[in-house]
Amino acid sequence: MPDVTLSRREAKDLTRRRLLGSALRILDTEGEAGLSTGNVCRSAGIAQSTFYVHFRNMQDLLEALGEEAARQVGPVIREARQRSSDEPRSAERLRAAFRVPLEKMCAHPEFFRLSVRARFDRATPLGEAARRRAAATRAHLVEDLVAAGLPADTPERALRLEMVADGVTSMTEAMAIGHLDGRYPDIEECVDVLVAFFAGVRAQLLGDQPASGQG
Amino acid sequence: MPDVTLSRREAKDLTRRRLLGSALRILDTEGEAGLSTGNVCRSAGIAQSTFYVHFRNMQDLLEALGEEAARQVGPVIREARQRSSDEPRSAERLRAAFRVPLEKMCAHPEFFRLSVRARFDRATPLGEAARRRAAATRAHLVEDLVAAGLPADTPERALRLEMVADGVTSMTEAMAIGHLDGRYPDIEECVDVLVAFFAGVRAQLLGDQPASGQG
DNA sequence: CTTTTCGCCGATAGTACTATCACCGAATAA
DNA sequence: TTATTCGGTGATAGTACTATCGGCGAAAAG
Repeated sequence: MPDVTLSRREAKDLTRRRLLGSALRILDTEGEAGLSTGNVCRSAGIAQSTFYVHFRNMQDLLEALGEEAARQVGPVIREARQRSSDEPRSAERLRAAFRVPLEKMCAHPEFFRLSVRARFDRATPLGEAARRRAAATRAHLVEDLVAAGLPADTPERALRLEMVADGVTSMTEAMAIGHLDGRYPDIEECVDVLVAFFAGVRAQLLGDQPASGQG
Repeated sequence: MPDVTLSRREAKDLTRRRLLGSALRILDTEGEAGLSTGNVCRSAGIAQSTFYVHFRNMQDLLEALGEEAARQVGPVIREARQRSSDEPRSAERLRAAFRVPLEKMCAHPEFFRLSVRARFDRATPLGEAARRRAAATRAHLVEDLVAAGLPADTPERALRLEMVADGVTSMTEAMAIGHLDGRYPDIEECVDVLVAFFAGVRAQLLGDQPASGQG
């Protein structure tokens, strides 16, 4: 059980959180350009060199930030999908399953853009980590699609489902970016389009397999 | 002997093309990390400082490279779509309309990744230019979708079509990345998924009436 | 022809940030 | 208590690249 006074471990953890928080705040306000070790540490009220007590470099911090974000929003998104699966006739729950990810992406625009960009970076550990997280996210979506009744009973269909999950994710990101850019001001219209795309491919996938009752 | 003397204009243009070519070759071989003014100029056989005779900076060169790529592949892609529109019953022509963009994206992987990343960069002129090109590409796709019979007769439907074009593009990019990453080795399967997604949303748009009900 | 223009060159100042080092002092262990 | 650990600090060397400058010589202009 933790003591009331700050142990070394607790104090260090607190400083680390301050650094992560400062980095996210700087992303939200100054953008990616403001992300220098000096700037982050100044914003956190500690010395620049202390940065290296907690992280190997800035990319290491960003990797940790991404992990934490995934740990926080991942379950929320999956729960929204679960609720839709629990009540397949509810249009609103289906919409929520698409709306929740959109809103999470839009919560920290610069961090979202940075995360997406990182995935296209083949050269750095940050890119590697971003792709690993994306793969995990995709796997979760595949699981949820299977739970929703989509077929993955053959290797071909499993891969197909993976591609569908990939497509759904990339389209959700595209809608989020369009919304953030001001091109799609109404987020409900973004949800409309996502639901329409998904309904189409869902019908295709279900029609693909032997009839197993009503759809 | 042939007159090898080039006019100033011709010589300068040749040097510029050499620089552009070297940059693309370096992207294909060494990747983005090799893209320094010195490296590009060495590869082109000219002095590093000469770089600035032709471009303001590296981003300026990349912007020019993007413009040239768009000028070259844009018409090819549009022609594939046109051929599909000309014969709407041909499944193969529809597939080609999705396959051609995929192949063009995969022709220069690193340049492709760089271009996509640039779009998510809010801070630099290169990002600005990349988004402008993406908007033009989207507008062309909207035109082609209208030519293929999709409705854009109201502002709402026009925006909806814009979102669909956005979604189709982002999904095509996702399939290209998946293919380049080795996750989707068979490009025909990528085409399958794109066609399936598109068929679904196409049916929705054609069957949809003014009041888009929730669901 | 003379003069001007300008594409190319070699050399280098500038740049702002990263990452390391030795050290301090409080928490912890003995 | 004494000894040890370790999170935090100030100072600074390192870094590799960018972008500019004056000069040269051939093309273009007059």
